[in-house]
Amino acid sequence: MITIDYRDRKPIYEQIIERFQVLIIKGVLPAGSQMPSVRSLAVELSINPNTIQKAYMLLEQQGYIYSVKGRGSFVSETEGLVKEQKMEWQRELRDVLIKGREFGISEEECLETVRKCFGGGDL
Amino acid sequence: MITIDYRDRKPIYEQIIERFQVLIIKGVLPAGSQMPSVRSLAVELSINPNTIQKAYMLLEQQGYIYSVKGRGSFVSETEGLVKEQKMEWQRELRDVLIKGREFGISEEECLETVRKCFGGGDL
Amino acid sequence: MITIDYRDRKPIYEQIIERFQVLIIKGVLPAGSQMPSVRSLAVELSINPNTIQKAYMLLEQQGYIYSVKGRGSFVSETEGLVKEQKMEWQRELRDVLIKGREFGISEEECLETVRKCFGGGDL
Amino acid sequence: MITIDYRDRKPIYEQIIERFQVLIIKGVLPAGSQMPSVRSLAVELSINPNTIQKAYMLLEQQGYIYSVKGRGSFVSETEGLVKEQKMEWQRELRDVLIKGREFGISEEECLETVRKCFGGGDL
DNA sequence: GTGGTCTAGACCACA
DNA sequence: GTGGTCTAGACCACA
Repeated sequence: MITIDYRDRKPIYEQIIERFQVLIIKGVLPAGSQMPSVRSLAVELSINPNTIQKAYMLLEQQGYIYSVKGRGSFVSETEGLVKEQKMEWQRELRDVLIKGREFGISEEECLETVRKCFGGGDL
Repeated sequence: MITIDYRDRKPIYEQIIERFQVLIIKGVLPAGSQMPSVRSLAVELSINPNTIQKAYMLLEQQGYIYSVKGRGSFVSETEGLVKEQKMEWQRELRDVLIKGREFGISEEECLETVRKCFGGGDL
Repeated sequence: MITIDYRDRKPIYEQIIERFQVLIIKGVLPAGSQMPSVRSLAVELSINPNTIQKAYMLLEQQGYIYSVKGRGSFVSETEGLVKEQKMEWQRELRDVLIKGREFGISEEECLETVRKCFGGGDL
Repeated sequence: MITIDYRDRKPIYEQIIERFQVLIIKGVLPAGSQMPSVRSLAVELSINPNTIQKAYMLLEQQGYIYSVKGRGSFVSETEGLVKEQKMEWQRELRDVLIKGREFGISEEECLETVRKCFGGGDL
């Protein structure tokens, strides 16, 4: 269900968060459905449970999931979340664009990259 | 000439690298010109010389500058570098776009952000 | 596993890099295997951790290893690297040969040295 | 007469030494001929006179030149020197070859490089 | 425990 | 003065 890239410089817990964010927003994990337990996921990914714990804690803080003592973690309603998520992503995109502009990259080049990225089916 | 943002989560040495990359690629620091000495920059920024040293070492490895013992550090020819730099940046942009696409952001929204970012004069 | 020669004029961190390059290319440290931790190696060699850190950072940049925060450093796949390494070494050899030629050393003398060096079992 | 490569990582004084060694051994500067004065060479190369001074001092120690107070520096007889120089160079070559062997380079590859280097006319 | 960043400060070779 | 190496030691994020 989830994979981790150890060569990626992003910390593991962040990778986990991102994967679940996508799964939840895309609806693969619908509201109300149960998240894999911390322990089972830790075993499955051969990862320290603390790391999963941390990812779940942050996902809960961000409103993606909620946990019920003794029962596990569940996916929340995500209506409002999508907007917020989009805004944060916009900020990220803007930062990259600004950096590119400083390097002398033209608007047209950026537009082209966007088109290629979306037109290309996948990746 | 260079400023550091302590609230930025990026490490200091990376900020220094980025600032100089921009200055060099933009031609503010032309090929052959002398870089501020490790020590003087350290004093100016109130930063430990080791940190500057690290930044310079990495800039040298990346081909932006070269250092001559006892003389100082100097800006290299950057013809080939700009292309390489652009490519790396393209990769960065692509990664962000892919992530956005996964979150369900539309091509049009991305194009719009690009236009705003460039049209907006500055930032 | 690794030894340092303090009489060698090469800096310590370079010696460490070279030792590991050999171990990795020879396959003594296969891809995926864990490197000794920065701290443990520092203790073992009675060297400051910063020095090991520097060696590891450069080995990572060269593609020999990759580091995962909180987990450790691991040996990378080195298929492409060997070729590159060979080429750099060829350049080094060529430089020495050219210098010799300028000093009036004959081709036959060089060939002889090569044969002696390889025929001689070790060293 | 002499050029310096600032991008070369070898220190300037060493470059100067090597250049003169070649000129002297090749006979371009025959025994008894006068070396350029420290000052004039310093001006010509836009280099600190101390650096030339150091190079000359070492060349004198190695027996390539001798200085006469108030008159300047002159090229020595170099009969015996060539042998010594060759031996040092042999050591250098041997070190490179050993390193190559550790990287898994074969005897045949080395022989080939030697042949190419000498057969190729120049460089 | 792991790697990564940073400071303070010493010492060296080189120009 | 210049860059480069190294130590000692603190502190952080991450697993």
